Amino acid sequence: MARMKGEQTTTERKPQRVTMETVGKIAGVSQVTVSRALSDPSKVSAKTLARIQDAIEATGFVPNGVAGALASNKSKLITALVPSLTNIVYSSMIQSFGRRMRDAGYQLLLSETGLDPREEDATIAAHLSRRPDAILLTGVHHSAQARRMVLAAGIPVVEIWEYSDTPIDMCVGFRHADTGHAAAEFAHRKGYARAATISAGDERARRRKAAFVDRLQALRPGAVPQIDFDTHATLARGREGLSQLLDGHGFDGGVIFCSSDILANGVLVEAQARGLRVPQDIAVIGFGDQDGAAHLEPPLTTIRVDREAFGRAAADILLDRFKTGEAAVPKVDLGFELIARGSA
Amino acid sequence: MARMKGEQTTTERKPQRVTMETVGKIAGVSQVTVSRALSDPSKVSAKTLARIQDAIEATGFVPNGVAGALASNKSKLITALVPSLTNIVYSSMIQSFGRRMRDAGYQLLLSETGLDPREEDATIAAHLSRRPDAILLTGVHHSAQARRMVLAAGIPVVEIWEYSDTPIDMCVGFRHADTGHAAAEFAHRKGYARAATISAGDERARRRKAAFVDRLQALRPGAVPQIDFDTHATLARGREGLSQLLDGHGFDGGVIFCSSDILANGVLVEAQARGLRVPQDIAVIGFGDQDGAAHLEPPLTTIRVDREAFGRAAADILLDRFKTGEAAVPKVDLGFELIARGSA
DNA sequence: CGCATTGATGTATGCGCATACATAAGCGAA
DNA sequence: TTCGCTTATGTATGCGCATACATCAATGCG
Repeated sequence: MARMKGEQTTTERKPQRVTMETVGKIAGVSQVTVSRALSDPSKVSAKTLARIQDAIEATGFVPNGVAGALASNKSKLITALVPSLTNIVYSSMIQSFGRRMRDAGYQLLLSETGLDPREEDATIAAHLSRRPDAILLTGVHHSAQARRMVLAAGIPVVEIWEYSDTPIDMCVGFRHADTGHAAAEFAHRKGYARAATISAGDERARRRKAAFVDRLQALRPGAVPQIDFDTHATLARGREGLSQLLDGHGFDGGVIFCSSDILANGVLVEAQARGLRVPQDIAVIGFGDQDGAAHLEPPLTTIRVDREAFGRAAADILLDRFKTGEAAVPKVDLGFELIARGSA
Repeated sequence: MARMKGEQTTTERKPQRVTMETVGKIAGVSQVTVSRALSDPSKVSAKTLARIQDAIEATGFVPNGVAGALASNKSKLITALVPSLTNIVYSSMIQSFGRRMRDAGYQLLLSETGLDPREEDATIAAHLSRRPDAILLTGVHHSAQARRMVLAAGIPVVEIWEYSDTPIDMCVGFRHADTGHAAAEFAHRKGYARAATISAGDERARRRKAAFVDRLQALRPGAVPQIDFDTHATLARGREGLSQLLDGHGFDGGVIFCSSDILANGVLVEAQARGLRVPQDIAVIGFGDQDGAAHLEPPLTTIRVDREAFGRAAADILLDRFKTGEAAVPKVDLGFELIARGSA
């Protein structure tokens, strides 16, 4: 337990951060050698390597990634912007994306942008200030300012959850409007006389809905009452949506296209509470095929999107870009599937 | 020797990155004035400020936060480790935490640790290498190595989702064992003759369950069959759990304590599929009071925890620590509430 | 045996910014 | 007028690391 001589008996000590310099001093080598030992051990002799590792162990040294990033201009950081952390749609994409990126040595800086697209620009700027190696954006509708910023950053950009023929850089998604069309055609085939929609306050949900309405009205005449919330979807909103349709819009039965399974679930609950039969009185089409949708009473007819696959695909094209410097498959349309179950 | 600067050949070079130096040159000031203009505009004359802002606008300059963090030893970065991004329990805590921190100018580096506690250490090290201003950990059980690392980093540590009298630094949570006790006492008061448990593969779920079993057996004799999954909870697992209980464990009715509402939901579904009455044949107690729990058929009796409040409280004690240098309220027990509804 | 080659390590440098300190100019009171 | 104080700005420095380059010894080959 011998300590430095001449030390004051007081416990005052300076911060004395452990750096590669410190480690090197203990191991009897220079800072560079420590750096090499960590980044490419084969460049250091076995004997030296062992001493360095001992010193690291003894000091509990953790490399300063900030300094490393500044020096090398590589951060091993990916930043991602999602509308909501609690919405399973986004969190499951991020989960699979994050896992794959982590396995490749990257970390994820995550921010919520909420429903207001205008919030996005400031968040993008804040993210870019961290000098990430890439940025992941949700959706393909971004302000001119946002596009300019990410382009100027000169890093790969992946837009996820929505397909576009003209992405900023790369994209992985599906065509939201097509889901509305598919739902409308399904509803028409099934012969529902009346239709309505319930949507949460998100821009893509609105587009799915609009596509549903358009297509349906192209197939047959008739108004389509629409309930649009400007908040996130909850079960309570779904109940409320059906109530408004029934009580306020003169909707007396037919098919309802919901912008998410949660809303659809709420519709089911409200229908049951009112003694309405599903699908005879009220038919319901959801969106997302979330956990449990198949186990609702009746099982929910919905649009399935393989969210995990989106995350994986996004990670794959990104890693490929890192490796080759070229995007082999910059635009990926992973499609969707309408799952017909009991509710419609 | 020192003559590296001799080569000023053709000025045509790589895409010159925009730095404060660049901005300053355009605005006719030095780098430091640009820095001041951004961090404290009042220290710069109005005229100069305007020119700097014009230059920033013109160049699309985004400050390099990496360099700033290295120079100032402040990153405005908080790192957080959660078991799962898709579990609403964690994501809703992180959401409220992240929002409050963001309003205070901080960003969130998020990682999933999964169910295996051993994965945590490596992730913590990776996070600390980013030199965050604080670190948020889920739960209070961490390896000695993990404790050593975060302590050595010398930054505030908040443990969330679980209360401890001896946290690493600060904590915000509740006593998981107490929820098991409360459920057991509730079940006993209600007079259920038999009891069983279904748990997902997470350590805290196991402790809640163990506490339930212990307390129940202290109140009255009798075995308590236990189904333990080593995976995350899903509705399907809940169904499977009830099936196993019924078919494999000779459980022929009574109350079931589930480690999450999702599992409880699955039990409800399976019971319905089998024509079992709830709560007469099978009674169910969930955990979490998740969205929709009150709307299940029958409404779910469950344990409610205010997850958003945890996130907010964590942010508050952290921000307070930043401001004062002292933790005013380092240990916060936010408790829980047993909500008796129709399922038990 | 000479010289090129390889392996192991060190020295010098700067990434872009924040910070401490220095300087210059303007202004009012004694 | 002189001094001191304030305001506005500049200069110097280093955060901790990665990188280019330099050094030096050991080795190989003809």
